[in-house]
Amino acid sequence: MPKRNCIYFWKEYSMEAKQSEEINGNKDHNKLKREMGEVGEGNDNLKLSLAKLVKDSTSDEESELVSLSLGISSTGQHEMKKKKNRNEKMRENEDLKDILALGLDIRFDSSAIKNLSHESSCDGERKEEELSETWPPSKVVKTIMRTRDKSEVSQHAELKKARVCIRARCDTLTMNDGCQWRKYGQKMAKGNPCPRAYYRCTVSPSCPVRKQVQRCAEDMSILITTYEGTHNHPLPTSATTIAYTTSAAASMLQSPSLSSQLGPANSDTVPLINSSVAYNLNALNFTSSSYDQQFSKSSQHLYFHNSSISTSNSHPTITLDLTSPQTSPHVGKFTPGLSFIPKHSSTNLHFSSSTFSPLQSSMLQSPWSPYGDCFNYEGLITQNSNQNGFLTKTGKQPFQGHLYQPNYISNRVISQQPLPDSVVAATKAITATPKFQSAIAAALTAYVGNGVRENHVGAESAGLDLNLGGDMPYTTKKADYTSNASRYKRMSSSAPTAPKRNLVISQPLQASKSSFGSSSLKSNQFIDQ
DNA sequence: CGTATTTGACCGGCGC
DNA sequence: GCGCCGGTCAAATACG
Repeated sequence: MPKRNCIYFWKEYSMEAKQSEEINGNKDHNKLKREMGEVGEGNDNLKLSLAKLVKDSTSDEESELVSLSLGISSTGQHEMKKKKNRNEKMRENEDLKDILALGLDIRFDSSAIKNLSHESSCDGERKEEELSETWPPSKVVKTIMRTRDKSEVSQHAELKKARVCIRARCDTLTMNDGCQWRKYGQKMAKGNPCPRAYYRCTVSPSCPVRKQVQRCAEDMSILITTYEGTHNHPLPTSATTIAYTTSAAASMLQSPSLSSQLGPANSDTVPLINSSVAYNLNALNFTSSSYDQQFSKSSQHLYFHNSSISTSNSHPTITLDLTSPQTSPHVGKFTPGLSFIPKHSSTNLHFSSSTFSPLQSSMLQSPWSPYGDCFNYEGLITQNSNQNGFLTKTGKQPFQGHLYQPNYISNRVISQQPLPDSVVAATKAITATPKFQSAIAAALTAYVGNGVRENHVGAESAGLDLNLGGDMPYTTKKADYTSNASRYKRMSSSAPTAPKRNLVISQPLQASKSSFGSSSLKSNQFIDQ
């Protein structure tokens, strides 16, 4: 907690210093400079601590290594996994940051995979990598695959890629995750009135990464994006951020040590900890994959009361719920009889929605941020609205709309909330998990490493720049923009056309809900075109 | 005309 | 074996 506060204070001091300077001239300049320096030193210490944490957590559990390898080529990954001695693995960990910067990938040591699949083996993994490398499968490859020994194929089928789902309130067709996608299919999924859209990464022609985008059946304002596969190419800066987040979450999913603490592997649902802690995991707010029945059929659910990690033998899946717990009916489903919910506790487990909110909010409200006060929720989104408060879409822009009222929480408020002993104990239990530490450390490292930059670019790259609802400069979905514009004209009858790149205030949840509710009968509005 | 999207057809896995 | 379902392909279509 002190470490986290250190980050916050660094930023707040920085901004306050700048603001004071503007208001009072250079009166307190030296003093503030000195204070900033002190906090900056603390931040450096934090970096060192995090580096040590990453190193320790993996070296202590060598046999359960979960490697978060982002964007490295499959071949390189495979060779890395062959390294057996401690020094080499520690060197891997030291290189983690460089690896993370390249893309999304989730790799496990074979011992970790065993917990997920009976058929896990190096051979099976290699087969999967081979498949990835040859994707997209041409008809020739397809034919070859089909004529292979059936046992070989079935073996491969049992070892499918881990998936990372992100649930977030989003009013556009897709989240802006920084990558470039091409839609290749759309299907109506059972149990969901909204169609599911299939995208593949087009940054590189051979990139095997795919994603599925679907509205949550229970709350159509929630967009569920499922990522699968490994980018085999460098990613844009804005895309690396989501890679950090999803990889950290995936590392928890694949963590045997965590699983062993949570309960028996095959139980359907395993109550984990005091429910209140779940809310402190916000950014790593793991929820059941109930949105997709295919995932829940043979799933294990290890949940933090209202949150859960869901895996299945075929597709280990983890869901990052970036939606507000207060407003998500999905989350409510997992909180029966919840009696105590510390919305803003001071644990350092706040991670996305809450953790990055004050961080980025404060950062982006700085005089150096061109986004100012508009960027005030989750640090993720800005949105446009006209003077009447209606959401307007502005086509291509770095940040686009979010549909619910920001619930900005200042860091000071958080810090002042007393914690019940149960929460402290539960928090301690979770944070004692090396893999959790590793995941948190990886994400924090990403933040600390980048987030102290003094411009909004740094903020974007460091703080979960999901740009929910925004299509990005990299995206090629020209039709999305145009269709979005027309869609919003339909959805909001009085919404005038806003000039592009405008930044606006937030849309109240009710407005968005009515909007989505009224359009729920025409589900294709959300994904179908 | 090139590129992206749409959409019906097709395929494989899985349960009965 | 059959049907359901998720996922993918590819021709047709839309768009700039």
